[in-house]
Amino acid sequence: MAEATDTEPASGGPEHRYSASLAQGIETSWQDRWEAEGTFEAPNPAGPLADADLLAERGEKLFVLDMFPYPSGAGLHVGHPLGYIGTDVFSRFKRMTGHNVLYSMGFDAFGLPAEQYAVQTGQHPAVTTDGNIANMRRQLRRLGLSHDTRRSISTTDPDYYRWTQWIFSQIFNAWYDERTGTARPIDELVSEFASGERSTPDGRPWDALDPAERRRILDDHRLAYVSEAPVNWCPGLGTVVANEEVTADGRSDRGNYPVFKRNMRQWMMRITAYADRLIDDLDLLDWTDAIKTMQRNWIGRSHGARVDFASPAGPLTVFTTRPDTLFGATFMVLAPEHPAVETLTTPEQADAVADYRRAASAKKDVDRQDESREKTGVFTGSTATNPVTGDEIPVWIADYVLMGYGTGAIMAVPCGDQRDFEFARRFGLPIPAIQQPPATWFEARDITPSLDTSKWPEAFVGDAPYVNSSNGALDLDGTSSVAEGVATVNSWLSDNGHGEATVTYKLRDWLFSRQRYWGEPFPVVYDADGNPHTLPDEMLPVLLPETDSFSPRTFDADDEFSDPESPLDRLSDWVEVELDLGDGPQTYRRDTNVMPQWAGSCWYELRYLDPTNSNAFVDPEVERYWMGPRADLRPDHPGGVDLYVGGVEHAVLHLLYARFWHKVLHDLGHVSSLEPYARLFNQGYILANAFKDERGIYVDATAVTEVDGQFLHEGQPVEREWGKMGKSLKNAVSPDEMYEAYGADTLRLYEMAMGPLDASRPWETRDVVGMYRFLQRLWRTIVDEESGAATVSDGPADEETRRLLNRTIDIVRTEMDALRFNTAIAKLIELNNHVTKVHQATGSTPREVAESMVLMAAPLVPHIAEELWSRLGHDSTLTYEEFPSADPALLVDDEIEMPVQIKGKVRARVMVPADADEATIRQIALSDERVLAALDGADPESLRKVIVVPGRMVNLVP
RNA sequence: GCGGGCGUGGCGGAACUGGCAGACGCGCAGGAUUUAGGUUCCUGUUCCUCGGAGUGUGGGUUCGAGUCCCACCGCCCGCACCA
Repeated sequence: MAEATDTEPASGGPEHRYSASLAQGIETSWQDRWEAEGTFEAPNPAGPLADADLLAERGEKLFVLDMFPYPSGAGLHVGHPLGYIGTDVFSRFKRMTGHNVLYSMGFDAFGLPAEQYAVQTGQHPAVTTDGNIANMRRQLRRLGLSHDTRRSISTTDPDYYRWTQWIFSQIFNAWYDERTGTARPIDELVSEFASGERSTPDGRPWDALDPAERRRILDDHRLAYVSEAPVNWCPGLGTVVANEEVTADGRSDRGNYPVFKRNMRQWMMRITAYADRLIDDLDLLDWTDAIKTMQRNWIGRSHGARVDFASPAGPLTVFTTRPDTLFGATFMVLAPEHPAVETLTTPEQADAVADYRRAASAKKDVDRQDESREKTGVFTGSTATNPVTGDEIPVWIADYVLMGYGTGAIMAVPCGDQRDFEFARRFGLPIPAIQQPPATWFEARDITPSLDTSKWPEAFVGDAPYVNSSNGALDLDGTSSVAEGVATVNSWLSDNGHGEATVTYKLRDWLFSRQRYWGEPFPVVYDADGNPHTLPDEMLPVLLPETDSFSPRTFDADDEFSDPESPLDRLSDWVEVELDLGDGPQTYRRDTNVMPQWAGSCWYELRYLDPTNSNAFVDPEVERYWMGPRADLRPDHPGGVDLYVGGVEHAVLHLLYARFWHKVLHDLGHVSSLEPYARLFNQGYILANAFKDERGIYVDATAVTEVDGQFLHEGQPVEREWGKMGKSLKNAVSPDEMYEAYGADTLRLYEMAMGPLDASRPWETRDVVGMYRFLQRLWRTIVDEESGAATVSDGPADEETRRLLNRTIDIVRTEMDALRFNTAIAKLIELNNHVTKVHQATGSTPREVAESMVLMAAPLVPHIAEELWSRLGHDSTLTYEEFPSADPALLVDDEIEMPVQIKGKVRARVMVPADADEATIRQIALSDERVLAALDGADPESLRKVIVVPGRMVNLVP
């Protein structure tokens, strides 16, 4: 198995040396014992997993969660479990400091790879998936992860996706009430319409509407709705995909196929209703600013104003963040797709406009969004009225205005917006100045100050006094703050009926249907009129029907005008169904879409809490216990998982969708927590050298040798680069190789020691041996390599050892609690290096030292720690032993060494009493020979400056 | 272009609120054990003209800067004609 013979320790040596094979034996037998004893099972406060006594014994609750994996067929490489090892060490540490830790692992198993494999082989994806999950469970178990395996789920289990479908129904049967700022059941909307508390869109009484009209109104309010809208059609995948799954260059996240905008009838989720809360509640979360910023940018809230411009096609509404610049709006630009373009186009301009629109529609979004491109556009022939100046201004179309943002129309202020400036220059449109830029602005551009914009090299953006900005009723001239200008114009606009202050978002509703096979079926049927109905709860789950035709109709990846065809469409026996939904038996058609892969990951952490509950997706009491808000920690604590660890790649997909679902569930009263993940920690990636040959093809990294700084593969020079570990770069290292050569504890320790958990770091197989040697030394300080007997003594340790031990305990506790395992390990090694010397001198290790070392190492290297613990005479697992605490008396020394600096350079060290005051320290320092020598004759009594920082250092300035 | 982050020995990385730069590990050198290689153990290891210099570069604040401020260079990540 292990090819890396140069790193593999040879067999031989003393019988009881901590060798790879000894480690393997220890590891597997402890893994068996943990499983048999249910060591890591965490008790619930209620339901089938309840155990009141155990709950009382375990202490404060703590929910630690990994982003669950997709069970890939390739299995794990050593890069995958970095985060899992981190959460395991933390969970084990917390168990030893009095916490009831919920720690489990599930599988996000719906999705494309299993389906594509099924298409190729004809094997049902469920079979592939189950096999992959079993394999992954085995690999994770071999690492010694302390999961409560009773709580493990797969998103593909019918018992799981039954509740995914149930949550969908909840969302479908809910609407967002702007007045309360929450989702509410749709029945309450009906009551409000019926009672007249809320008026219908056209003001007619609810009773006066026919059933179809009522339905339409309700459907328009639902949080999950079917809509005909421009969506991302990906012929290469045969399905539509969400905005979040389209890359910046207009291709699919998965498979990298072209994506086209097409109008299609699809399921959408009204995530935009939650835009404000999704932004504002980020303030409640203990997440990195980087991730919060990404979410804020994705939601893209901008404050501004809606302004109406009168035109022959009726009022043209624009969105602007700078209503204060309205006096400088000298033309308008509409997106080529804007519905008013048809009406506005005059006969003379008809051909030019038609040509331009055709050219624009042929372009992909990517090309349209290339900023460096010269501005293009066409005049429609019509004008609109600037509401503050009363001027007639020309209306153009141009592809730099996007139909998908704001209103698809802009007012152009060429003096204050760079794009408008370029457009006006290109087409000879007027550029009146409406602000007086400061002198420094002109100086920086090396021109003389002037309001003649033909001299300006670019638009001016910022605070500056307004000019030419009054119309009698509205006067900005003299004002010089943008904020003030905006406020003044906004109130004028609403007072005069020309617009109002408003907020716009980049976030679009979430496209929720996919035309694939391997996903959750929608719990939806359509009646004879084509109206969707969710199935009653007792009809769930809607099982994914059996078939041997898993593939959607596939198309040429560039065939924009193909149409999606779901595999479920073909199953006519399944699609047509006779049901009684309350109006007597009728024939319905099932929805043949499936949900996107993100659906199952929107709520999986909740199912870990109560995995076998068949009455509810989670018992509210159990949810409150594990995830309820912790006002005791912080008044505004939102609740949720205490620690969530995963990669940064889910910053806007999974993490945004899951927050949205969780908030809906909260609003509908199903969960007490406001947010799913209170604290998020992004672990880094393990990188590895990858090597390319002269043809640019990756070669097997294990077959590359380094000779004098040159990298060779089969004698040929190859080029080195860094990359994420994986199959595609041919640089994956399997954990099995590491078990074979060193064992799981060494692998765990190496991954934790190689750097801080949140940093990406390069894998170096040759470095692993350092941690192996440490474990051998640790073993040797407690176990005799010849006899296997423990070599501990019961007398007290010497003073120096006890002080070092207690200092180490103090630091290791702090570091582990802060997830800084790399520095905790360094301290343990230092301690062990010292204890090794004691052992060599006396032939034994004092028991108090040995036991503390084993307990401190246990979270990191649980197998060897358990084995040593048992050899120290303990019968039961150390999982719930108390983590060592430092004796404060041993943390302070009587005398400490202090550096003495002369002009900031360390010249000497002196010993001073730990509690010495400044004067004493000064006196000691200034009487030290080496200090006097270093002062080089300067009079110690007439130094220019003497700085004494007690406990730190002394600095002398002659 | 905008936003965020990061630059420390041959390598991975330590250094808490400014206070002994280079903890710990790898590698390397020397030694012990071994027939030998490997393993294991011990000692040393920032650099150089041995007195200094040194945390990407150049300035600044300070008694004192890897840490704070300014400018620049380089790398990484996210967003990108967002009105």
